[in-house]
Amino acid sequence: MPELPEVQTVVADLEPHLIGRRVESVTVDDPLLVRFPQQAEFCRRLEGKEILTVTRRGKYIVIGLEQQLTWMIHLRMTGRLLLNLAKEEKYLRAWFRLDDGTTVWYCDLRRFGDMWAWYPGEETQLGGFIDLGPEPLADDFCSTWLLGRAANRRAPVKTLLLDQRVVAGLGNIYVDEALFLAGIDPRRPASSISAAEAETLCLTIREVLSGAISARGTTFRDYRSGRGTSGEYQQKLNVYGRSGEPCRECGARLASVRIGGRSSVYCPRCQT
DNA sequence: CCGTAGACCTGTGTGC
DNA sequence: TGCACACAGGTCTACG
Repeated sequence: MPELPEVQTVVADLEPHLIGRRVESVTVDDPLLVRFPQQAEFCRRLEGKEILTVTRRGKYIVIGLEQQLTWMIHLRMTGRLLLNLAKEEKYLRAWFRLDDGTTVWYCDLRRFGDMWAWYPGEETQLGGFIDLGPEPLADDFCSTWLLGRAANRRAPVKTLLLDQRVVAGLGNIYVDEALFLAGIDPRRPASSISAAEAETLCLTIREVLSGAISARGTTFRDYRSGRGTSGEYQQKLNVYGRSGEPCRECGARLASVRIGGRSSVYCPRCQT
C-alpha cells in the first residue's frame, strides 16, 4: 500500500523517537517477516545496538545502527510501523523495545512485509533493493534518463513507471495521478513517449509526490503513518479510485482498464 | 532481454 | 443471510 510519500511520512514520524536510542529487545511473531538473516540471528543482530540514522530509499525504510548494521523494512501492501499500539489494532507481527521505554510496533494484515538486518558485503542477499533506480525527487531523475529507459520498450508507459529499476518509489496511485497531470494515456507504449512528454512526466511525478508528502500520504483503506493517523491526499486525487466519476478538468467519465494486472483509471479525453 | 500471468496472504465489498 | 468472486498503496517467479 505505501508508496514513496507514505514511507517518507512513516520515516519522518519515527526518526525523532529512534535516533540515539538503543534497541533493547526484539520479538518477531511471524515466520514470514524476516527475509535475512534467519529470524533468531536477525533479532540477535539488532539487540543492544544504537540507532544512528532513519532514512528511506524508494519504498524501503533504511535504519542505520552501530557497527554498520543496516535494518531494512518494506511495508509492501499493508505493513504498519507504529509508535503507539491502538487497542483496536490487530495483526501485530513484531515489536521492538528501545532503551527509553519506547516500543515500535509492526502490524501487517496481509503479511507481505519484509525485514532484513545486514552488514556491508551481504548486499547480494537482499533481493530487489540493489537494483533500485533513481529517487524521483533527486536531480539524477530527469527526462533524459526516463527517455533512455523507455527506448525500445513496447510495454505500457504505466508499467515502465511502476518498474522500481526505472524510478524508485512510484506505485499504482501516484503513477495514475502523474500520467493524468501529464495528459498521457497509461496504455501507450513506453517507446512512444516524446522528449517533451518525458519532461512533462518528470515534472508531474515530482508535483504529485511532493503534494502527497505534504498531505502525509493517501489513505484508501490500510495506510497509517507512524503516529497511527491517516493521510489526507485522497482528497486531492484526480483519477485513482474515481472510475466512472467525472473528470475534474473536462467532465468526461473516467475510464478504468487493467494494465499489467493493476487497475488503472484515466480520462479518455484529457489523456492521449 | 522483454512481457505478462500467477503466486504470495488476508480481508472487504458486491452481486446473485 | 450465504456464498462465490473480484479486488486491494507491492513485487517475485516462472514461462513463452
